[in-house]
Amino acid sequence: MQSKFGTKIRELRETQKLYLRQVAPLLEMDTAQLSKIEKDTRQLKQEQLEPLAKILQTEFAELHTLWLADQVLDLVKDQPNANEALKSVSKTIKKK
Amino acid sequence: MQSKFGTKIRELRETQKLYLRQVAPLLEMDTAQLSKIEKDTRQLKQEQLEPLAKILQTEFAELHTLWLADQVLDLVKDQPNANEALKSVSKTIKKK
DNA sequence: TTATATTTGATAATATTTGACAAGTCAAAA
DNA sequence: TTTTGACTTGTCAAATATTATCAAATATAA
Repeated sequence: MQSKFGTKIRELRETQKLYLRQVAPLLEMDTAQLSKIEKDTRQLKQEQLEPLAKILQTEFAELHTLWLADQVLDLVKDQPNANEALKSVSKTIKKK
Repeated sequence: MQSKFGTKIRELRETQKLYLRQVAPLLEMDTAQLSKIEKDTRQLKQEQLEPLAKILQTEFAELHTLWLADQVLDLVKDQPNANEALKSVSKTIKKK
């Protein structure tokens, strides 16, 4: 399954009629990398999220949430007890 | 904060009056490593979970859940939007 | 002190991720 | 049907990150 993050940033880019070739250099990467990120075979680095949000003129928080969810999903998919583990983490986090 | 997983396996080991020196070789590691795992400066490999559950005579599922929760917590702690991301992942997972 | 258990730190060994580039596909225009 | 432009894919070396190993330090109890 395609990642939500990759799908989202591709949509944003296309909506704005930007080419990979235009966006990639702004993130200091080549088009191949950005393509892979959109197709979810590579991860965007966290520190590139903010620049990307600016380039795509969208909310950082939204992109960040999708990005983080992808990381977590990657970790827990195909794992038994995933739901229990997630629930436990939510509880732990709320305590702070 | 000490991880739940590390705390748990230490408790189990101590309850059974086992020394690191006794348990570590059963997992093909040295005591220093196991000590670090209990103190959470190093992660147990997933494939070592089942052997460890047997050694400590405890439920695999319980250990696995704690272990997985620790991995996820590591990823999302100190991240904004962590709760939203977790919620989203739970939803995604339930669909399968 | 001595003996035993655990912890810590340094660094070597491994594993993983990334960057860079070449070659590939695909669709549309000429 | 060739050319062009956009994107995709694979490879591989370099950069990073993680883990293993061992020695030394610390702790605890007798």
